[in-house]
Amino acid sequence: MEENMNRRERKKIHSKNAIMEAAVKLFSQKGFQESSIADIMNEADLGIGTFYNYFESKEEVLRSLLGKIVGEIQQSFAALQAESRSSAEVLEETVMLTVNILSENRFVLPLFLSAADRSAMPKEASSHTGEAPAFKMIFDRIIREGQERGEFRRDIPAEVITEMFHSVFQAASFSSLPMSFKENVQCKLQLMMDGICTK
Amino acid sequence: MEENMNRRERKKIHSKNAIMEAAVKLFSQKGFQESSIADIMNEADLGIGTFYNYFESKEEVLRSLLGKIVGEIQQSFAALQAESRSSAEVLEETVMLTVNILSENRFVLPLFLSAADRSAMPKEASSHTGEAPAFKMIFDRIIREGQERGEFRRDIPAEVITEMFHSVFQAASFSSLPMSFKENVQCKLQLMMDGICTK
Amino acid sequence: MEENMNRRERKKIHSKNAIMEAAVKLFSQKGFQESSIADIMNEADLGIGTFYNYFESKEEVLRSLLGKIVGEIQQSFAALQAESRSSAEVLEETVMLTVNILSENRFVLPLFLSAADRSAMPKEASSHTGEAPAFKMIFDRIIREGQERGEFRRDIPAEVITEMFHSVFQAASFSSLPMSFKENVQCKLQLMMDGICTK
Amino acid sequence: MEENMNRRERKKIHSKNAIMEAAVKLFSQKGFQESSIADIMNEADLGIGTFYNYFESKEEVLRSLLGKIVGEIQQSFAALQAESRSSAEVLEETVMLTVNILSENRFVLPLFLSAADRSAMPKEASSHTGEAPAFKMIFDRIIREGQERGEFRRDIPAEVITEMFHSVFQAASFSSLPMSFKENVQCKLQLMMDGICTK
DNA sequence: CATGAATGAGTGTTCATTCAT
DNA sequence: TATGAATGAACACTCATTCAT
Repeated sequence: MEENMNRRERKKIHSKNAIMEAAVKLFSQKGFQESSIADIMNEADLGIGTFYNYFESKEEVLRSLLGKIVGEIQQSFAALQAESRSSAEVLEETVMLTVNILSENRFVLPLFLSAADRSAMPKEASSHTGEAPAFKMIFDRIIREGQERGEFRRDIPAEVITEMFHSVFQAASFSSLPMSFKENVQCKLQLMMDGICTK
Repeated sequence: MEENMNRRERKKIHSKNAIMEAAVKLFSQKGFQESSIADIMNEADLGIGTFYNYFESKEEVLRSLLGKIVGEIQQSFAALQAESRSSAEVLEETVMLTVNILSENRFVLPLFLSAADRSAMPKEASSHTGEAPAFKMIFDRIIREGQERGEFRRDIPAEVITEMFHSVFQAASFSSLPMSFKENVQCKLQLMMDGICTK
Repeated sequence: MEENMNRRERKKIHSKNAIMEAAVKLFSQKGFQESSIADIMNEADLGIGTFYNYFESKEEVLRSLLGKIVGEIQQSFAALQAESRSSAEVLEETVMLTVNILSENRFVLPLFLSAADRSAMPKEASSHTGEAPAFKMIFDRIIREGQERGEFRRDIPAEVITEMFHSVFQAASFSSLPMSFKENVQCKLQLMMDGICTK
Repeated sequence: MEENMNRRERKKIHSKNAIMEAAVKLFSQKGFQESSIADIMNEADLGIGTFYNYFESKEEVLRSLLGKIVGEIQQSFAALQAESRSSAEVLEETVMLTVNILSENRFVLPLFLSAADRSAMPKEASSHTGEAPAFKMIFDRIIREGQERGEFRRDIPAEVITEMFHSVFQAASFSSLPMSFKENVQCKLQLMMDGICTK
C-alpha cells in the first residue's frame, strides 16, 4: 500500500536539497548570521546531526548556494554567447538574466563581496571567495571584449567596471527605494551603459 | 577656556577615545560581528566593565563612530556649499572629500547600508540606520540640484543615483583590486559622471 | 504499556529528573537566588548547555517544581473529598497531608507568596504566581464550605483565613525552633482551629 | 548671602540618613535584591563611593533599617509596659502599634525571617538575624507573661505563638487582598486572640 | 544515513568593591 | 569625607559540533 508518497518524503530523496532550500528561505528571511544550523534543519524537517552529513559548516551551505546560482547564470550566459551580437547587447542581456536569477535569491549576492565577508562571515573570511571570481569572470569577459572591440571605454580598467556591476546588484538587493529589484537594476544599467559606451 | 577640565575629566575622555579607537581597529581587522566587547576592551587596555561606562552596547559604539564620520563629512561639505559652482564640480569634490574621510574607516560605510544590516547586524537591524539618511541626504541634495539645473539627467530618479554613489564607496571599501581605495573611487566617479551628465 | 520507551527516551527523562533533583537540593541549601544554573548542572553532573534542553530559565525549573508539588497536593486532596466529613476534619487532614508533601520541599512554599517574589525573584515577579492560586484554592474552598455549614466563623473573610494557613506553612518552613516542620505546623494548626471554629 | 539652604544640603547633614531613606524608598519600590548600591546612592544624590563610608554592604543597610524599626517598636512598647493591664490588652495594643510603625516599611519584616534570608539574602544568611530576636523578644515576653497569668493557653509553646505573630505581619505585608495592611492584621489578630486566650 | 541530547567555550551584561583624586 | 571611573568575577544564555544509538 504505502507507496512512497509521504508529502515530505519525496523532497528528502536527497536531503541535501531540503537543507539548501531551507537555508535559502531562512537566509532570505532572517539573514545569514541570524539563521542557526538548528533553525535550518528544523525548517528542513531533519535532525540536526544530519546537517553534517552534507555540509561542514553554515558557510559551506552558502558556498553551495552561490555555486548553484553562478552555475545557472553561466548556463544562461553560454546560450547568449552563441549568438553573435554587440558587446553592449550581450552585457545588457546578461545583466537582465542575472537579475532574473538573482531576484529569488537577493540575499546571496551581498555575501559574495568581501564587504559582506568581513562583516558577516566569521571564521573563514576567504572561504567562499572561490565562487565570486566565477561570477566576476562572466562580466569581466564581456567588458574586456567590448573594450577590445572599441565599444567600451578603455581608460577605466575592466575589473573596475566589473566591480561596479557587482555593486549595482548588491545595492539593489537591499535597496529600500519604492521600485522592484529588477527596475532598480535597470535604472542603474542605463546609467552604466551611458558611462562606459564610447559613442 | 574649555581647555583644561579636571584631570579626571581628561582621563575619562581618553578612555572613551581608547575604546573607539580600539573598536575602529578591530572592526576594520576582523569585522563588527567578530569583534567581541572583550576584544575591544583588551585592545583598549581597559577592563571589560569599563566599556559599559561609556556605551550601552557594541551597536552604540558603531553608531557613535558613524555619527562622527557623518559629522566630519557634513562639515567639509558645508564649506563646499559656500562657494558657488557647478553641481558636477560640487559632486566630484564631495566624493573626493568623502573618500579622504572614509579612507581611514572603510569598514564603516558598509554597515550603513541595509545590506550590511541584514547580514552583519543581529538583533537591532534598524538601530543605526538613523545615520545613513544624513549621509544620503548630502548626495541626494547635490544630485537633485544638478537635475534642476539641467546638468544631470532627469530620466533616472535622484535616489537611484544616490544609491549608486553609496555602492561605489561600499564596493571600493572592500575591493581587492590592486589600487588604492581612493583610486578605485576616482575611476568609478569618472564613469558615473559620464553616465549622469547631460550632453 | 508505557513502561519501556527508547533507551534514548529514558535517558532524557533521567536527565530532566537529575536537573530537578539538583535544583531542589541547591534551592534548599542555598536558596533560589544563590543557586546558579552552573551550580545546578554541576550538581546534576551534566553540562551547562544541557540545562536549556529542558528548561528555558531558572524560573521555569522553580515553576516546574511548584507545579509538581501542587499536583501532588491536589491529588491527595481529591481523595479526601470523596469521603464526607466535617469541614474541620477535612481542613485538618489537608493541612497534614500538605505538611507531608511539603516537608521534603520546604523551600518552595515561600517562593509561592509574593513576599518571596519581591525579595527573591528578580525580573519576572509574576512568572510563577500562576501556581499559587491553585494552592490557595484548595484551602479557600474548604474554609468557605466550613463557613457555609456554620462550622467556621463568618466574621473573618475566608481569604484572610486562607492567607493565614499559607503563612503558617511558610513560617514553619524556616522556623529555627527546636521542633520538626510537622510539629511546628501541628501546633499552629491547633491554634488556628480554635480560632476559627465556632464555639 | 548663601546661608546654608541648598535644598538637598540639609538632608545631607548626615549622609547616612540620606542613604537610609533612599534605601527604604527603593527597597519598597523594587525590592531588596533589585536595588543596587548604585541605585541607592543615585536616589540619595550621593557618589557611589560614599556608600562605603557608612555601610559595609547592602545587607548592613538593611540591618540598620531593621534596628531602627525595632528600636521604635521597643520604645512604644516600653510606654505600654508602664500601665498595668491584661496581657491580652497589651498584646493587642503591641500588635497595633507595630502595625503602625511597620506600615511605612512593610518590606522590611519579610526580610527578618530566615525564609527571606535564605531566598533573598546572598552571602551572609545569618548576618542580620541579630535584630530579629530583639523583635521576637517583645512578643515572646508578652505571650509568656500571659501564659503565666493563665490568660493564654499553655499547651502551645510561647515561641510558636510568637512565630505566628511574625508570620501574620509578614503575610499581611505582601497580601494582595483588597484591604489595607492594618485591616489585614486586625482580622488575623482577632483570630489569633480567640485561638490563644483561655476560655 | 539519520538522529538529537549532550556539550562547553564564548558572548553580552551586571554590579559590588576599590582607590586615586 | 566625597567621589565615580575602573574593575573583573559572576551570571544567564547561545550554538556549532560530536557521538552513541
